[in-house]
Amino acid sequence: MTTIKEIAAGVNASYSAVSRALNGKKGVNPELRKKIIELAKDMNYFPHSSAQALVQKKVGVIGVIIPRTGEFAFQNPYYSHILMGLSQIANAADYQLMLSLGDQQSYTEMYHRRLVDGVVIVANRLDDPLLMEVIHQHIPVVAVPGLAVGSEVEVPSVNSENIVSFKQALKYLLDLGHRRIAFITGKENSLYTTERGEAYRTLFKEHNIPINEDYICESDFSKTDGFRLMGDLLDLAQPPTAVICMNDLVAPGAIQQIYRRGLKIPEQISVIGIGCSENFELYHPPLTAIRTQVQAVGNKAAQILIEQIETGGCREKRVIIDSELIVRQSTTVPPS
Amino acid sequence: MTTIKEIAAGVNASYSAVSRALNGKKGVNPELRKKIIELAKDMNYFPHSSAQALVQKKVGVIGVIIPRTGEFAFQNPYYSHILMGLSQIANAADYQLMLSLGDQQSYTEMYHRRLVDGVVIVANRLDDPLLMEVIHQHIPVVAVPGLAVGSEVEVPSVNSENIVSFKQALKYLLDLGHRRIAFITGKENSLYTTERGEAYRTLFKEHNIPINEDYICESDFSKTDGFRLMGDLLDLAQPPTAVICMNDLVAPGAIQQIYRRGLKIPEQISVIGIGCSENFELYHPPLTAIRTQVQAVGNKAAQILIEQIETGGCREKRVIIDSELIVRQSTTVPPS
DNA sequence: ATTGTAATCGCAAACGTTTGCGATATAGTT
DNA sequence: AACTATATCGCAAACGTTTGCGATTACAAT
Repeated sequence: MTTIKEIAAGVNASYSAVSRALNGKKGVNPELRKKIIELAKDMNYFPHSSAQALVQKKVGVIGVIIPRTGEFAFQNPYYSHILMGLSQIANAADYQLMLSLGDQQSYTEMYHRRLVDGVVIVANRLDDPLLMEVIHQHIPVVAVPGLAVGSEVEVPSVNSENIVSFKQALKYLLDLGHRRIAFITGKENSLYTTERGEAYRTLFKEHNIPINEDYICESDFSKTDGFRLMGDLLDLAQPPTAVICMNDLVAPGAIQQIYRRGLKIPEQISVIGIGCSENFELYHPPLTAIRTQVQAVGNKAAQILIEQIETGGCREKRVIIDSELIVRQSTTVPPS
Repeated sequence: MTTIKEIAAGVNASYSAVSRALNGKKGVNPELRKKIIELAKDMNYFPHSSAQALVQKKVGVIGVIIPRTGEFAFQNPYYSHILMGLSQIANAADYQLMLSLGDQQSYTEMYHRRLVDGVVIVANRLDDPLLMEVIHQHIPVVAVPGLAVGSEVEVPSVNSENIVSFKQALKYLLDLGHRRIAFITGKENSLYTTERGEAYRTLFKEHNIPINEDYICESDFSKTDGFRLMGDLLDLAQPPTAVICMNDLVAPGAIQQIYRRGLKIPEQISVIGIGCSENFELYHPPLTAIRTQVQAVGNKAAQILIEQIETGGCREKRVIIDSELIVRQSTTVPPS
C-alpha cells in the first residue's frame, strides 16, 4: 500500500504538493508535478477511498436496494435491466454500485453509516416500509417505480409508462373483436398493478363493456404464478379469448400452460406480453408485447440521484419513460 | 450526522469509552455503558464506515465483478443466482456487495483503492484478462467458475459440477437409443464449454461412436444464439434426434426454434437443458435437465472469499458443487 | 531600493474512528 | 496499613487524505 507520504518522500515535497499534483489542482510547479505523477505511477499508487471519503464527505457509492418480496424476485429480468442502466450512468460519473438484496438492509442505515451517498430503491410495493422511512429524512433517493400519483409522500421517481400503452394494447384487442380479455396482473399494492388495473377498468367503462372480475387475477410476478393462474383462467366456464401478461416471467408461464392444454396461440387464444425482454420475437409464436424500456429507467434514475447528491436538488420529480406496443403474431381475432 | 464525540459530550465521557461501549468491549462501567447505548440510539448514531475502515484497515465490502462479454451477459439467470448466493453469506457476515458490471472496472484498482476487501470474479472466459491480473498480486479473490484444471495459475474457485452430470445426461440419451446427439455449447474459451465438450468427446469415444462435428455448435450463451443454432442443426441433411442445451437461455431459444419448425418435443426431437432455472417443470413439455446449483456456488464463493479476507488463508482451493440430471418429459426414444 | 503581485510550497488541522498505554480508583488479600 | 490485582477511564496517536492559510520566493513595476 503506497501512500501519498511515500511519494512525497520520494520527490522531497510535502503531502499537499503531491495531493494537489495528483488531483490536477494548481499551485504546483509543472516539473515537480510531472515527477510526482510519474512516481505515483511507478509506485502503483491509488488513493485510499476511505481517507478521501472522510475529508470529502462523500464516498462515491450509490446504493441499490432490491427488497426481496418473494423468494426469487431478483430473478426477474426487470432487475438486471435496472442494474445495467444504473451501472452505465454511475460508472460514467465515477460512482460505484452497492447492491443490497433482501430485506434486512435498511437503506437509512446504509446512508447513515456513510456507506453510500444516496440510494435508489427498487420497490414494487407502494407501501414498502423501506420507502416509507424516507418521509422524515432528506436523503438523496430515487424510487423505481415510485409511489402512486397523489400519494401524500413525494419522492423522486422514475417509471416506465404504464397507462397509455396498456390502454393501447387493450384497445387493439377490442378492435380485433375480443371481449373476454383477461389480465394476469401483479400484487395488489404494486404501482404497475394499480396503474394498469385502473387503465383496464376505465377503458372498459368507456366502452361500456361489463367487467368480469374473474378475468383480473393477481400474480406474485412469477412464472410459476403465471402458469397457475392461466390454468385457472382456462378452467372458467367462459375462458378468455385473450390474455395480457404482467411481465417477463408471467408471460412464459401462461404460455406454457396454454400449450400444456393443447391450445393454439393465437388461433384459440391471443396473448400479449409486457416487459423489457429482447426475446419477444423468439417466442412461439413471436409475442405481441408492450416493450418497456427498463434500462432507460435505470439510466434516468442514476442521473437523477447523482444530481441530488451533487447539487442537493432535483429538477425532475417524476420521470416516465415511454413504452410501446409492438404487434407480432401472438394476437388475432377471437375464435368464433 | 451524529458522531462519537457528541455522544461522549452527552454523557461526560471520553471518545474511547463510547467506542468501547458501543463495540461491546470491556473496560467500561456497566451503567455508563447503558447510558451510552441509550443515548446513541436516541441520537440515531451510526458509525462512519470510512472512519472505521481507515483504522481497521478493512472496509467490509466485497466486490463482485461481472465482465460484460456480450451486450447483455448479465441477463443470464446464472448471474442473479450467483448474486443471491453471495448476498446471503456476505450479509450474514456483515459484508456489503459492490457490483461492477462491464469491463471498465479493474478489480485490481477496486482493491488498491480499498473500495473492497476482496473480489469475486464471475468470469466465463478462461483467459479473462481481469482474471490474469491476479497472478502477480496476492489479493483475496475467488473465481467463478475458475480456470481449467492444470492451468498454470492457481486461483481459488468454485464451480458447479460439469462433467459427471453431463456424461450422465449423454449416457441417458445413448441408452434411449439416440446416436445423433447435438450439443449447443458456449463460447470456446469458457470452462463450461471446455469441460462439457471434453466429456462429450471422451464418452463418445468410450462408446466407439463417431463424432459428427456438425452436432457441436458454439453459442454465445444467448437465447438468440440458441434459436439460430437450433435452426442450423435442423437444416442439416441428418438433423440430430436429441439436443443438449448449454444454459438457461440457449434452451428456450432452441425450443422456440423447434416449435417454429412445427416439430414435436420429445416425439421428433429430445431436448435436455442445463441450468439453475426453477422453472424447468413449467416448460412445454417439462424439461429434462441438469440442474446446477448456482446459488450454492455463490454461497461457497462468498464463504471462501471471507475466509481469505479474515484469515489470510484459504483451505479449499477448488470447490465443486453437485449437479444432477432430472428426467422429465422432453426426452424419449428417437423417432424411427 | 521599495512595493506589489503572483506563483509555489509546507504546516497543520480536520474528517470520525479505534486502541495501546498509562493513570486513577476500587476492592481484596495479607 | 501496605500491597496487589483488577476494573475503569482518558490521552493521544494513528489511519490516509484534502485544504485553508500563511510563509517563502521570484519577478516585474514603480
